[in-house]
Amino acid sequence: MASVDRTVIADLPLFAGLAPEQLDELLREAQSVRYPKGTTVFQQDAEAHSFFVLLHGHLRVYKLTPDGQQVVVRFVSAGEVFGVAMAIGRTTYPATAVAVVDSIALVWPSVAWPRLIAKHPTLAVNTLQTVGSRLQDAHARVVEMSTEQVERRIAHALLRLAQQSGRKVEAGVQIDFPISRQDVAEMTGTTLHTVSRVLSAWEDRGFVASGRQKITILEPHRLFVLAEGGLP
Amino acid sequence: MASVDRTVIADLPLFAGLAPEQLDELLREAQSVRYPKGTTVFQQDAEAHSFFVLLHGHLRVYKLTPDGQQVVVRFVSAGEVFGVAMAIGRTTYPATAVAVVDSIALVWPSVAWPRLIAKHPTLAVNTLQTVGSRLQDAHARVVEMSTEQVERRIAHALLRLAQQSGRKVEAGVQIDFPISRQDVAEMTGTTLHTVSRVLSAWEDRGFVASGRQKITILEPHRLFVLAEGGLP
DNA sequence: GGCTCTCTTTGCGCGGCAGCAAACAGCAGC
DNA sequence: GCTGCTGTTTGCTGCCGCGCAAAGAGAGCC
Repeated sequence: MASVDRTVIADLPLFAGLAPEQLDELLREAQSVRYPKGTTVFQQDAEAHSFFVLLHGHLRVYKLTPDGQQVVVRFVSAGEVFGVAMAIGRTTYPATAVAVVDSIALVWPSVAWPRLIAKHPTLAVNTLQTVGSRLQDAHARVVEMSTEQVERRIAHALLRLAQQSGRKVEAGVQIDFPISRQDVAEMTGTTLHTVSRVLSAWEDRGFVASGRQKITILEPHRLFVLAEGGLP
Repeated sequence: MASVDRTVIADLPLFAGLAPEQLDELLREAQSVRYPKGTTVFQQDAEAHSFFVLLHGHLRVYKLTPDGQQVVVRFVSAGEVFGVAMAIGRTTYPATAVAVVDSIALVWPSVAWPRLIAKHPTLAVNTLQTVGSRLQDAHARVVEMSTEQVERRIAHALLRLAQQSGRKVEAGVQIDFPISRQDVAEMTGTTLHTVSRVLSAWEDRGFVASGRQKITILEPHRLFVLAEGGLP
């Protein structure tokens, strides 16, 4: 297996404040693994044997309800830690992660975690920040679902996606991985039918351009106003 | 100010793995503060000057939306850490905390946090677990709000309240702080009217007994079946 | 005790959105 | 090119739960 250069991870928030030698030391324990599109990286309720840093690609993380419905927890972009079940006191993964495009991740065995944070407490501090910001995202989502109706929730979801995974193209900002109406529906607690209707309406108004598994935001500001409850 | 004995905090998860002398050292930097019923402990968007451990009482933590609606994030019970904004990389509080009964908390200045975790990395690790379990709660809530209808969400909310703040009484389990229909509505993303209707129906069926700012669960199992989607 | 304030209950009507159904359109594979 | 699959669009119907309104009931206070 090709060894990973430290410069690849040096700027990631997780490793902020660590010395080059410490990075090398951490990398020595990691494996770099390829996950072709469609592959499952880990499965909900399975033993949390590893934790990960995504080097390349995009993952879709979702929870499955007892009655078989899926809820998208988030999409993971390159540079993010994920699967840190052990760190938050779990022995199994709370969700399933699937590669939506060909992806590459660094993989550490979970059993190494206690030793790593004992040796590099900065890791725990950085992870705390990461988990904390995810907690805030989750709360923001709870607030949205409690108080906003569907159209505004969808607007918020798209803006968030654009912010973390947007790619600038001529016409606007495109979400740079394949995403279906069903995905957006599972992020916002609605149905693909409703998402389709809303996107069609926006397309007519020129806010977005969308196609099969593809969404481009043409008028981010208009969408923002709509998300905040204004009448654009 | 009366100094706090270490035995009061020795068994709290936050301080797990710390030696008695370390506890004393931490306590020396803390103040014990009383918050009479109705008092605001901290306010959303205010400078996060302190973090806290609740010694006695109950707090209601809520977020205010731009249009003035409240969403209850959680209720804090004795023994829990709260207001750890600084630890998760914020400079302001993301929500407001109000005492729903007379309460007492230990208060540390936020500026001490970096020094404290540098000296006691265990604190960061323990906080990570706490924040992690809150993240899971938040995600569970997102899943519920996405996939369940109101009655089941209310059932889940009550069961969760009973679990963390239930007091066993003759007839069943009572939520041991004053809680209104409005509160339950703001936890589940519905209206006090609907909560009232649902509770009335349950009362008729004998699942719960409720009065003014008071809810007692008589048939936890029945409620559980209902929450999980069965027909009790 | 009586007053007032806050919390709760209940009825009624409407609307947003889900659920169902069926047609349509990219895209891949042969 | 054709075929099949998966994702998308759109119409229609029904109903859950919100919004409004108004009455009822505890609890605190003087």
